[in-house]
Amino acid sequence: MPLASVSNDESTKIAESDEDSNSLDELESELIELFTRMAQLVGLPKSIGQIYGLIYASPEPLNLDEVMSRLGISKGSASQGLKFLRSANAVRTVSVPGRRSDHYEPETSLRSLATGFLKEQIEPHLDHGLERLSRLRELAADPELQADDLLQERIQRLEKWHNRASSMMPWVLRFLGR
Amino acid sequence: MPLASVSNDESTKIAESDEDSNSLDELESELIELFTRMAQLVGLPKSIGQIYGLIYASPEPLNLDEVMSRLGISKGSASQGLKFLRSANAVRTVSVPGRRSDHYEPETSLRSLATGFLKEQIEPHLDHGLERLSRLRELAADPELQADDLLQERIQRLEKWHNRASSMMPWVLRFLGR
DNA sequence: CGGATTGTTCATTTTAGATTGAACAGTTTT
DNA sequence: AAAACTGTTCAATCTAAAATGAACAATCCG
Repeated sequence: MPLASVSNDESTKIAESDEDSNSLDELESELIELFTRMAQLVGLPKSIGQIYGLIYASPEPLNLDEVMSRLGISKGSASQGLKFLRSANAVRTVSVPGRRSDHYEPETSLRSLATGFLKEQIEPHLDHGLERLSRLRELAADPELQADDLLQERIQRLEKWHNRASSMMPWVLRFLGR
Repeated sequence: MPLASVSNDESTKIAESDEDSNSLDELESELIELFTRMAQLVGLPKSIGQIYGLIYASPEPLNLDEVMSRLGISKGSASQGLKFLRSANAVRTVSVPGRRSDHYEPETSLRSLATGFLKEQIEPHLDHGLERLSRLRELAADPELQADDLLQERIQRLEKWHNRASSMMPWVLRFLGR
């Protein structure tokens, strides 16, 4: 059972212990909200942003139970969220002496985060898009030339887009640096 | 009434006239699917991708009615989708002699598209994030130094992220070139 | 003016996908 | 081996956001 359930309309606030609503708590929930927004900006579920924010705000590594109860989310959500964050290398598993469960701390390098995100979310789509494009090329080039020149040109243009976008990715990562 | 209603499970196919399912139609629906995916990749509604795809695939400018009936979507959707595409400079209004309604043709420059997208979808969030960050800085810097050094450092790191991301935007646009 | 044409708006409905929670499997402890 | 602990999975539920369609301007044309 969560310490306090999250109200409906203020959904990104975190549960707080009954007293001592100090500025550390506030800082924590501020960070959680920030990351929640960032997650949604890039099309990720809110819960993933919340979880990462909580972990980012915590000086000590947290485990599944702590994530669940502090955010007031279900075990399933927490588990799936952590699974995703792990696979994207956004969090790291660390073992805490004397505690049995897995504990998590944040990956704080922007470059790693971006790499993980691109690898998990963008690259598959780019690859799929590439197949699509080759199919388009076939269709456009071949048959009784039903596609007029304008259309031909637009399809070529798509390929240029794809090349530009692909070749930009590594550069972006380098820019995000260190 | 649409020429043919779109079936549920094959939702991105377009309506076709009852015969002559030639490769032009196929090329068209291939383009529509491609753009539909691209739209969803960047978190935009499916209908917007469909509409842009249809317009991109059409050598002649299309009007609202044509968009509606060829995609089998409602007038509301079509109107709202076009409104968005217009505001993001992804389509251009052109007048077709002899036709009263507004007609649309695609903006095909990757750079314009990216600029429109960044301006509409990303920039507002970045701005909002900036406010958040300054609030965080306050919280972290000031009170009885409850935030330990690690947290301080993490917040500084966030600002670096923000700077990197902001300064990258114009470069990305330049890279997308022309 | 009155009827057609064109496009927008917005309350309702629908749908995609996020969240839940209970069942389950794997470990560890006693 | 049983009981406790830890984490995953997935069918069912819930919800946020998209699509619908009818009501409504606004403009045009006779």
